[in-house]
Amino acid sequence: MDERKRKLLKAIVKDYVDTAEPVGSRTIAKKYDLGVSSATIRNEMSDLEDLGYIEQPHVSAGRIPSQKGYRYFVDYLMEKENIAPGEISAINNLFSHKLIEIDEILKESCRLLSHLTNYTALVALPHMEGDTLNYLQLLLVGTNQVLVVMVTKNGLVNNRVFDFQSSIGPDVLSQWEQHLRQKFLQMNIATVNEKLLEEMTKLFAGEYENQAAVIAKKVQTSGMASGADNKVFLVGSSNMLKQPEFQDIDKVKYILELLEQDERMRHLMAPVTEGDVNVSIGPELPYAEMKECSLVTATYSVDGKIVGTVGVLGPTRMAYSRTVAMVDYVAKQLSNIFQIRNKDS
Amino acid sequence: MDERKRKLLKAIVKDYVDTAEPVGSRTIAKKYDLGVSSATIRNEMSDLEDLGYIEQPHVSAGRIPSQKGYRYFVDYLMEKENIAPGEISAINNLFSHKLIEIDEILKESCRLLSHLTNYTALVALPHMEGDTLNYLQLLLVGTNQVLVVMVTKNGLVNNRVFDFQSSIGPDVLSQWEQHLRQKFLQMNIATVNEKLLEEMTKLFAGEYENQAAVIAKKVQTSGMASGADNKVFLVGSSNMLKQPEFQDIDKVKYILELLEQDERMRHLMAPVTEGDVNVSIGPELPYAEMKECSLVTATYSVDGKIVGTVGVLGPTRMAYSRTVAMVDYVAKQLSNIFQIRNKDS
DNA sequence: GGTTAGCACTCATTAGGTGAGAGTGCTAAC
DNA sequence: GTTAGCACTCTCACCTAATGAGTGCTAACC
Repeated sequence: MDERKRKLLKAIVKDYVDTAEPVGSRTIAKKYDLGVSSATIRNEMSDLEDLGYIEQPHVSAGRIPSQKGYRYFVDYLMEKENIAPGEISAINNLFSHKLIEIDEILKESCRLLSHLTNYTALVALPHMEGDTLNYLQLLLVGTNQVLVVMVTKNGLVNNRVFDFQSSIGPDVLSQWEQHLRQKFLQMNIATVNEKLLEEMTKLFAGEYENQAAVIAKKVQTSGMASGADNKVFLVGSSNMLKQPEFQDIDKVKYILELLEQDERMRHLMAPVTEGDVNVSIGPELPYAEMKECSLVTATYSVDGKIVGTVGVLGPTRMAYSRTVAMVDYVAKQLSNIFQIRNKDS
Repeated sequence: MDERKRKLLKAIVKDYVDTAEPVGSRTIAKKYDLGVSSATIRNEMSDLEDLGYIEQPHVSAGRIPSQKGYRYFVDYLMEKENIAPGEISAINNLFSHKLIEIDEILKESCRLLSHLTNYTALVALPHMEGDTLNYLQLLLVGTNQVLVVMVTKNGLVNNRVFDFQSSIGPDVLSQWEQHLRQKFLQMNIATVNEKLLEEMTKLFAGEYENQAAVIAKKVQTSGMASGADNKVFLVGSSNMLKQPEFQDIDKVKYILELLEQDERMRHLMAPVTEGDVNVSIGPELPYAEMKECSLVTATYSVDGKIVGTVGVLGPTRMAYSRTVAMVDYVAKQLSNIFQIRNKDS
């Protein structure tokens, strides 16, 4: 790969991203100033094809970048794009309302990303690994409902109601509370999730024994302290339909079906490289249905510990430079916000 | 509309729903036992067309039901369909886990409805009108974060964190708490939402005055006691793409875009007729993009008061009978569940 | 008078055929 | 090494004809 080939590949990617049409040698010669004729470009293109960076849909069409071509572009050729001032302020504006809920912030970030990029945006809620239980309180609501309120060090609030068939006295309640606090405060959330079940079963033995199993089940199915965890917000899936490569209903149908499966989205958004922006191109994604999609993700963190992911999903023919810049900026701002929140408390 | 015309219209609707193809006179004569020849059916069809119940896409195609035709079918011709035992038990099975969260129950209902009908399912969370604030507690989390926990009579839990810039003493807190309880306990939720802002502004005047504005804003944007309110769950929008009438990307694009707009979905799912199932056909829906869709909704309630909506959105060529049965059954089961919950406490 | 068979007519859909255009690869000259 | 020229390939858009589904009308039938 000499310099001219790199310039050519860059031009091909740029043009294809812009036009969604296979790009021919004459187009390159006219639109991009490589200082050579279309014939030379044809020769170079032929080489690039041999090397696997570009391919031809059919013999009389122009070339389009292959997965390898996009990869090379993203890794070596792409220039950092500046976000327009207007867009910067749109993002900052969103984050200036310090007081809205975490959920709301994330959902709004998602909406914004989708809107700015015209692709589909995803946000995975913070993983709670590394977060600790900071606050636990049992409240008696009515005569036989117990409300458990938990707050983690990073400020995630979670609550759950337990219905009992018999009424519960305040003394029993505070006894339980004390016990649970002693056991679980300052403990890592993951460990809490793991051990809480066992502990509650023990706790409710005796007078409330018949309740234990039911409550155990509830804890098990929803993860006592998880709550905000393992959700994925998704905004703008209809943007997929706007892409010229997805005008075929069948193609897009499988993608949209995939997007509706929470489990898979969670997997897709599992944090990869911390700190930096990650780009997965077409076949690099774990689902065959998405072989014509690319995903740009970045993780956000609090104190370098609790980690969530924001991402943008679009066609492989994606405006990588712009998208990376957006995702990066939003992730950084999210980290900032959560940093600030943390310092406040 | 004599009996024969009614039978004919019914046959046309049934056949068109099954095949998605315009239905001709010969098809009817062969497949449905009306006891007359295709020529007679042609004459009758011509009458039905003059009456506006059916229409012809083009001169050499069969007939399809018009909006008026579907309307007549739904109002007068449709027979109550029985749900298959296997499906009944699938639904009941979902509702047998009494203890899972309200949100979870609703989301699962949505998923199930979508799965059973192969259309798009929607669930609007309970409106809280008629519900009252039953429990309010302020908890000090950290030194300058206040957690407000509210529980309504119907068991909806809501909490919100407020960050203060200066630390708050327990005495101030309990003073606030007492004040808020006095003012708002037993009050209708709608009224709470209305007056809480004003009250808190008053409350925080003085020492915490500079906080008041920020908190006011937060209360205003998200509705202090709303929380679960005004959300709409939506499952299976990709099912739209499976319908033969929505193979045109442009048609379906506008529908999917509409589905992504929370505000409009809320409007769509605003409870109409309480108790019974409501069917809106094509142009009867408030959005032009949905003129080829139909929506079947039913409300669910607790003590005949707090009301949410479940619904199924599909093409106008929808299996109305089956869909109505499903939506009705799920709504009734939801009401049951919430009834039980309520009696428990 | 309602019902039916027969038939001419309409129009969407499909298949096959043609020409234009885009783009390449190769060759030969620069 | 670069470029102009040209034959070649293949898609796409357009046209045409054939097919067939379905109707509306007419005249005969019960």
